[in-house]
Amino acid sequence: MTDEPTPSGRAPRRAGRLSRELITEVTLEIIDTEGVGAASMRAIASRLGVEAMSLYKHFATRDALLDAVVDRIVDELDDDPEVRREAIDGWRDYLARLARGVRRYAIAHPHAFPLVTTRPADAPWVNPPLRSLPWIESLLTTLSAEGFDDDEVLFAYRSFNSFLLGYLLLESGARTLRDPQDGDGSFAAGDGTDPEPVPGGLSPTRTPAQTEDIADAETPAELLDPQDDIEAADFPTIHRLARGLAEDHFGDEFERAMTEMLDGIAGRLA
Amino acid sequence: MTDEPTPSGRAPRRAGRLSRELITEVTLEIIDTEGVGAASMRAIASRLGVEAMSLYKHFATRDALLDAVVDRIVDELDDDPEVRREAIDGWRDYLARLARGVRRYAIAHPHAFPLVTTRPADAPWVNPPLRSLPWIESLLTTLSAEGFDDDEVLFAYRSFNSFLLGYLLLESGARTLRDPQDGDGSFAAGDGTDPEPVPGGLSPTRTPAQTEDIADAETPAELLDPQDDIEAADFPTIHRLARGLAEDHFGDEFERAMTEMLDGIAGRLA
DNA sequence: AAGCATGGCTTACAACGTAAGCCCTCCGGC
DNA sequence: GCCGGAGGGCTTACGTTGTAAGCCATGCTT
Repeated sequence: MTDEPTPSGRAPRRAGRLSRELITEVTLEIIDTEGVGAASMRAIASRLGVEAMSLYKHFATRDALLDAVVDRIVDELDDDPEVRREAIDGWRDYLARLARGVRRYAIAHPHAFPLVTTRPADAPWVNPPLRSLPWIESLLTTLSAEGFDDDEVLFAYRSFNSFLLGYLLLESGARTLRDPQDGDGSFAAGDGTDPEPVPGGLSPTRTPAQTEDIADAETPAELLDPQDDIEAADFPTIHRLARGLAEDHFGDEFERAMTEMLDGIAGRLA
Repeated sequence: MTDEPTPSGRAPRRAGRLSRELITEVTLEIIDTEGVGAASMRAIASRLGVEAMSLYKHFATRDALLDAVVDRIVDELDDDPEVRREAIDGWRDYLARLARGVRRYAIAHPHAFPLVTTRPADAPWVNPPLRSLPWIESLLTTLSAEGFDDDEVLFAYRSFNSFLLGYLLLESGARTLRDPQDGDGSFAAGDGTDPEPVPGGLSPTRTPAQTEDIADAETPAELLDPQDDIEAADFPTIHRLARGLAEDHFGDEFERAMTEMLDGIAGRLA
């Protein structure tokens, strides 16, 4: 009865009483390291040294817990020192800082990010990847205060959302290639509290790989495939460009694409 | 012949023998009408007048089936008369037609689209929302043939993907506001064939904790959204712009944003 | 001290994905 | 014609999941 399986070798950490915050935190840890599928109520509870049903004293349902995890992630913006709540240096600076903040949490939690992007919203104006009423309000009022009229605000909001959503989903997807299990120990600091430096705009020269900016390595063409031949025969252009397709210039590209997005907004103001 | 309970009122349609295509088709139907969560092996089988285990003679696992559904959706491009496989009228026309084709299937299957965007890829160059080697090959070779050098091809491919991904996920998300959703079970038995009423109110669960101190029972006008006041007080700008935020100009905006994306690519060619 | 809310635990259940194996039907080779 | 094998369905069963219901100890309030 007291065998305490700790099935996968994880030591349960019971830190005093349970709380929504603790549960949310541990759930996020599991998702980060083993994927959302691994975050079952029993697994979460056992990690907390507790029975599954105890979680229901704090969350009505698993979905509610996952929603809390999403909120927890988005709230990393609150502690992000680079993000400003108002435009103290113009709207471009404000949006750029906000966008980089969003990117930071997307990259910090690549397994959880799809949750942020696909969870159904409560209202039509709660859109990923921001998803938090306070931040949406902040964005809208800030742009308003910067002289945008209502249409311009809406346009900017939509551009901002769709740019980040597409770019970051692609990027985080590239960091979670087909690997339901684990084994991937290459997670650099998954705890989410890492204040990684922001990618500066670096040289546009194509360096051989490793122009890395944040976390994670492992891009070079070391992945040899049994199906390489099939691919070479049927999809010659893919094959020819394979190296370039696998490379990630996500860091540089982000800054460039964001600039373009901001230009688009600026163009609309005229 | 057994009594055929048809538990939820759906008539099983047994059209001769089972086949991968038939199973895939029916699965997609279920996802379209009731969400991915409702597409359990048993539900799919029962819709086909068959036992769940029979499906495993055609698909190794449920995930494999879902992959097939994704392929099936993407393959709608093949039958799309507006989409061309080569650039017969310039690369802009080619990309625009392809993009509209993608949008068409995204909108046709809003419940399934998150699957397309989120499912982990087999290789780094298999990216949503295209996800099919033949079509990726088509895009790359076509641009190549149009005079793009390798870097330009890669840039265009990435722009194309991230634009479509972001825009369409936002759009399809707006069309699936809170109903049964992904991954897990607990499907509501009562919900049937009806085409998503979607009230458009705010969340009933965003309050901290399940305090029932608002003892209600006598609340008049239940039809009014109780959170409207909170929203107006705490998020005035959201409240002020609510109508505009809820509106969809997705149709027009898509064409405009796509033009901008294509301009971005064109600008890179100089 | 008495009461009661809070937050754990135990038990139980229906639904899930799927492993294993049975059996009937069809089909091609004698 | 017969026969053997394979393919495609069915049955049964197992382990895991989310969660409903209820029990009981703790500790705060009165």
